[in-house]
Formats: sequence, C-alpha cells, structure tokens
Amino acid sequence: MTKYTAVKGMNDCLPPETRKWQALEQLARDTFASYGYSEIRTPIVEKTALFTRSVGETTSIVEKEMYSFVDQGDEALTLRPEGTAPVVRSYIESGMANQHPNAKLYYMGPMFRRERPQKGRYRQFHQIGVEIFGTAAPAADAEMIAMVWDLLDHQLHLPDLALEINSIGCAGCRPEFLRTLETYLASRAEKLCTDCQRRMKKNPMRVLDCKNEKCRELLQDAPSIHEFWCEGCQSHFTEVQAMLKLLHVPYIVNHRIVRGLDYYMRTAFEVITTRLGAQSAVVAGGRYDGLVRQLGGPDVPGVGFAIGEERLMLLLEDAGTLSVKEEQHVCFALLGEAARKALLPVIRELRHHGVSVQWDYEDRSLKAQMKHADKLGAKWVVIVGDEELANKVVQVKTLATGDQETMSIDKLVTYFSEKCS
RNA sequence: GUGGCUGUAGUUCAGUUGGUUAGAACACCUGAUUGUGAUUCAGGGGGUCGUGGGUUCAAGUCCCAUCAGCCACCCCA
Repeated sequence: MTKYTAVKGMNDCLPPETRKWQALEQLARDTFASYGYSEIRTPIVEKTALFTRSVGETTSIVEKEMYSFVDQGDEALTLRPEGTAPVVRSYIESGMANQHPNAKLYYMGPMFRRERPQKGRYRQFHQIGVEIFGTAAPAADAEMIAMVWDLLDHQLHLPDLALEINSIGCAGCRPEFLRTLETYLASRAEKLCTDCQRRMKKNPMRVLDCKNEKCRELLQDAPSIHEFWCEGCQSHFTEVQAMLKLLHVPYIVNHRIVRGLDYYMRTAFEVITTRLGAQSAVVAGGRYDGLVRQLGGPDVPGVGFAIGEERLMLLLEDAGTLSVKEEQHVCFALLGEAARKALLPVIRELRHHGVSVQWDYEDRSLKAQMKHADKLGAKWVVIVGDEELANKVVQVKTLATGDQETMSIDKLVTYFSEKCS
C-alpha cells in the first residue's frame, strides 16, 4: 500500500475510462442543445447557508453529509452536495431572473456527500442536471422528462429502465395529507420497525416506502397522496401524463415516490433500474416552484432533474452500448538527428490538419521505436532514416497487416488527412 | 453511524489438516547479429503474504486489534 491514497469514496478516472466519460457528456450536451438548453457553470463551493436553507435543515444531507468548513476569512463554506441550489442562486444573483426569466439550463460536474461508499454511491460523485425556470406549465415537466428518456433510451440504448412518476402535492394540499398520515402512523407506531419510528418524525412519507415486510403489510390501507391532491395538482399531473403519452414515453405512476430534498412539490419522477445493486435511481427530479422565491428571488417556478453519472456509467458498462470512437494515430520512427530536423515540421503540419501524431522522444533504435509505437496503439508507423531522407521519401507501415509502402514526404499530409478525417 | 465479506508480485488469483528458499497467468525488462512492432522461442527482475501484537518448536495459513477495499443498512443521483 502506497503512502498517499485517494480520499475514501473519491475515485480517479484514468484513461481509457476518461474517453467514455467524454463521450457520455458530449452526447448529453448534444441532446440538451437540441432541446434548447444552455450550459451554466457555478462554483463547487458555496456558502453553507445556501444549502441549509434550500435542501432543508432536517434532511440527512444537511445534518450529516455535507463537507463544510470555515475558511481563513471565517466564512462558513460547503462543497456542493447537489446542483439545483447553486444554479438557483446564480439565476437570482446574475439578474437572469429579471432579464430572461424563462431559462433552460444544464450543468455537469462533481458533487460531494460524506456517506459510506458502496456500489453506485461515492463521496465525490458526478451529476448531469437540467433546470427550467419561469414556467409552471405541465408541458415543461413532460418535455423535460421526455428529453432524459430520449437520452437514456434512444441515444444510449439502455435496457431495463423504468420511468416512475408521481405528484407529491403542493403547499396547499400536502399539509392535510401529512396530518392525516401522521395520525394514521401514530395509531400503529409501536408495530412499525425502528427505522420507521424514526422516519415518522423526520419524513413521514418515507415510511410508506419501507422495505420491511411487516411494515408493508401494516400500511396497506395507509392514506395515499393522490387522495388529497387539490384541483391544481390533479390537473397538472393529468396533463403531464397526457403529454408523456403523446410523446410515447412509457411510464408508470408510483404514489410512493418521495423526494429527499425539501424544496420539491407536484411532479416527482425517477428513472430506476434493477441492475445497480442496492441503488435504483439513475435519474431523479421534480418541480420546485417555491424555491427561487425562498432563496430571495422573484416568484419564479422551476423544474429539473439530475442524472447520477457514475450510476449511468455502471449501466453503460454493463450493457456495452456506449460507443467510443477509436482514435487513429500515426507514430513516427525518426532515426537520427537529420530525420528529426526534416520531419518535425511535417509532423506539426499533420497535427494542424487534425491528425494525431506521436514520435519517440528518446533517440532509440528502430526496434525500440517500433515497440513504442505498438504500445501506443498506433495504426501506422512512418519510418524515416538516412536512406529515405536521401530520396525524400518515407516508409509507411500499417501495423495491423504489416504492409509497408514507400511514399514521398510531400504526400504525407494529404494521405493522412484523408485517412483520419 | 451500524453490520457482513475480503486483504499474497504492477494486475487477476492459487497456496491443500500450520511444516524446508511463497507460486501461476498476464504485464514488465533483456536477448534470438546489420534498419522493423505485435506473434514465437530463451532468459530475467519484482512480494518484510495490509499493519501491529499473540499462540506455537514452526504462522501466508490459527487468535486479537488496527487500517484499507468491497457490499449492505440508514439515506440518496
């Protein structure tokens, strides 16, 4: 074991793995762009109060999972545990809320939560998220959900995914549901598992989602959120569903879906899978109409989601459906000072034409340079020694076949530009 | 924070009821004469068996502690 190791739950992403991440992120960018979203980049560190206020004082994220510290200027700062609050903060602070209240934004980057790591769950993890501000229309929820379904299903061809949707009510109708639920739970509190007894106090809706068999049986006739929806929530949810149907996005309604963050209301959805061990959600999102105002901005509604990038990568690895274009590169074997002098300008020219070129910095034997080229995975080797120089030619060898041909130096740029385009 | 499983070469692992100098595959390095990789052949380097204690004539193997990794609970993307 080496002396310095990465922090627990924080992993290196090494080549060739990095190429897969680039490919995935590029696909997401292209997809979002086709729906009219723009990228926003916010700092990784925010003032702690931003999260305690938006995410919720009693959520487990705020209570025990945040990487918080006081800096040398006595400011309480936190490594962002999620992406929405910073985007909302920026939306308000930049004046975007006043200038262009309708905004469709996306972001991608690292988030930090101090949990015990396990499969699909890390202390530094990455999310790709989107937010729509300025519209309370159900069409926004539906098209946004359709977009992420497009990305996962149509672009990435992931099998065994399911889209589950729910409405968790609004400030108008949820309180009554919660009161009824709490009364109901209190009446049978002693029979519930210890986890549920704790959940009762903190997040009663979670009790409905307990995996314990006994709890499930006991709660079969528990009140459900849909019995309490106000007219607005009811019609909103109906319209979201209508549009999902119109767009041929398959979904199932699950009234037990809950949100872990306080700011959510109405639409809540998850894309789940059975192939991630104990983790099920790959994507989660919902509507948060009160959040912008709560953070000091105008009363602008919002809706968004976040994709767990590591979880998505695990699925892609499993399904093998992420295609990464294989890079084709050329390796130059330059024998001696004269060859270097003559060919380095050509190499530069090739690179200017977008061809990936490498050469051996060590002035080694041809054998060693061939070996080097093979190890780098080069497709071709261009061999240049005194004999070639004298005739202003090179040897171009294709490694996979072993074929080798003589070519004039002047033709190199056009030859490889075409091959690698 | 709680529980379970696992720590042997760079990597993946084997190591029989404790018993001589701890092995394999792959990777790495060198060579098979002149300027040709991969393939083939012949050699080679590399491990204080996670760490620290203990039991024993003897510990990679048994016991305890500790650390790390993985998985699960809680919770979540």
